[in-house]
Amino acid sequence: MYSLEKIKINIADAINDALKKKIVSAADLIYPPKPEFGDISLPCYAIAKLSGKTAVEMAEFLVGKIFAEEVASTKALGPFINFTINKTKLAQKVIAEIAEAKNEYGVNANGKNKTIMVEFAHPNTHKAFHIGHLRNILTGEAVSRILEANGYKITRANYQGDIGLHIAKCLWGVGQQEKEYKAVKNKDVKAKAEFLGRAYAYGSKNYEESQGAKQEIAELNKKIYNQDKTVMAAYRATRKWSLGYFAGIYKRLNTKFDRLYFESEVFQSGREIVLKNLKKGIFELSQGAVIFEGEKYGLHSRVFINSEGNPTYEGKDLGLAELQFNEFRPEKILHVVGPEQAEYFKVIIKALELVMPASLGREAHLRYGWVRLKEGKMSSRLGNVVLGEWLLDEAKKQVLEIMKGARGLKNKDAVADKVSLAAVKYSILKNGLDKDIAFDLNESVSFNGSSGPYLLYTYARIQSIIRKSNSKSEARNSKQIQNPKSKIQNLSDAKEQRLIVKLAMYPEAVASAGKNYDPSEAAKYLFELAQEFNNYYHAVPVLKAKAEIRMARLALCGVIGQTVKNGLRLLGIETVEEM
RNA sequence: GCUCUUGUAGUUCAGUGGAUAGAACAAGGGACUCCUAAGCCCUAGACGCAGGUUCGAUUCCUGCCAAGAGCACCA
Repeated sequence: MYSLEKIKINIADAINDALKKKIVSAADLIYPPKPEFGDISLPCYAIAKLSGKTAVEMAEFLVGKIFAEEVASTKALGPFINFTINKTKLAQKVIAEIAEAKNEYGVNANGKNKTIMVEFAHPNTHKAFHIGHLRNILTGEAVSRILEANGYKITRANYQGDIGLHIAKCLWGVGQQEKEYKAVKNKDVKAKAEFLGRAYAYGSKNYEESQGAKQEIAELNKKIYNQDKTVMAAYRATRKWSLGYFAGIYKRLNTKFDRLYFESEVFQSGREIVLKNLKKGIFELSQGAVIFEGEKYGLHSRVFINSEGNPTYEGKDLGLAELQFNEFRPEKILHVVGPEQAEYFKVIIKALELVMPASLGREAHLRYGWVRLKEGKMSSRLGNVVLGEWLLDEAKKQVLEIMKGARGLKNKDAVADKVSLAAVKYSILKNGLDKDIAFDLNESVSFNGSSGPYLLYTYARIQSIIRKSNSKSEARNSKQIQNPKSKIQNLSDAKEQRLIVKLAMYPEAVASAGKNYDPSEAAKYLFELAQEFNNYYHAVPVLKAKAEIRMARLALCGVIGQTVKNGLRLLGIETVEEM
């Protein structure tokens, strides 16, 4: 693959040749802040130090001695050496490469023969599905796609809490609202899910405020654990409602899971693992419960089996890990979970390491930040949540509003679906993983600036140009483009040269996003590429250019479109041809 | 109290041990007989505070301040 990364390696080699020592690596080369400075730079501070020269002296000393094939000019500017790449060659190779690789442009084999399990979504049944879950799913899916582009085999897993106190709270709430429960049975999944969310909030509230209710809920919880016949019918029915509702959301978001795990299926094995290792001394008895003494490892203690004899979330997680490793033998398991469980995961991973030494270094908590409301706190416990579906529906409404004036656009509804999904997905994924997202109900998703629709619009524009060129082959015939005599060398405008450099950076962006498990890196790259293209689009004519230039520019447009599409696919965003 | 995370323009976010800290939104101004105005161009505006390490710190370290989260039988 011909990328800027490769050129950096060659330049580093050339620098080392000039120094007659091997001290510079590709990682020491940076991209300069301004295009006028060149395409790749070497700050000379570090190597100057080794030789006793100042950085400025070093830059001047070295500048005439570096010879790299791809470099058109090398200039010293203060303590920097700036390299300008030969754009004619670069354009030729990059355009040919993308035209040839198409959907595969940017993928690498870093993770060849390795399986990573990405465990995400995990909404609990019987609880509301809010925008926090949405961020989780979008993140998990995007990370999965990015890792796939990095050559990993990905197993998408979803671990759902279908047993535990929250269920009892919900079912207690359901029991208090028999009438509504009966009525909702005949309604659609959405109404059912909403009813369960309300019942959960109601049960939760009473659990905290009323001793009587608290006791009843505890009793009910025991019955569920013991599969008591008096509660199982309601339990099974409502569980099914929840799962059905979730399935609809996964479909809408275009996510599929290879394996759905449930707490109910690891409940037994989790308990057994803890008890077995209690004998070995990894766990200890304390106040009637089985705990792991985290303090020994600089962490905190946690209960794995409660004094009722039931495994807690902790205990169940051990059973889950065993099952996951046995079923898929993943190199790594990434648990996409919110920041509130950061400390929890440290304890679990430590305990797991002792119980199952093979898990060492293979379990990781992939944490993402909160989605907060600007207007105040959000809690499914309190019932004041923004539902995931609300956001999707709202976004679509707004898109349809914007599209009202659109002239003869076919498939308006399908386009609105894609555009609104793109808006929601991008607005969430563009944020750094660790950052909280401050969510404004009034401006929930954006359609201007750094937004999903902006990227789709850019793509649609490119497709429109290609359509109007009346010759797709003109842009896409890779044989012609690869021909050294083709007119690619006519791309001499500074804006298009910058675009070519940007395109050559794409593989690096994919690799980096994969290494850091960070979709926002891909999002950022795409926005920058789109921005540069739009600037170019307004300044430089494509269809009205002279024939030989026109062909080269069409080829460029074609590969930009391809790259935008590839990048969006990593984020789980589909393109539209027109909007 | 202890631990973790986060403090960058009015707002929401990028970013880096090095060249003038980038965008978007909002504000103000501008361009079209031209490939989609969900677009483009211009203007104004920011590294919480205090020390330290360094030739150089917004970035690394320490302390403080602020916000959020976690700290035994919830998930």
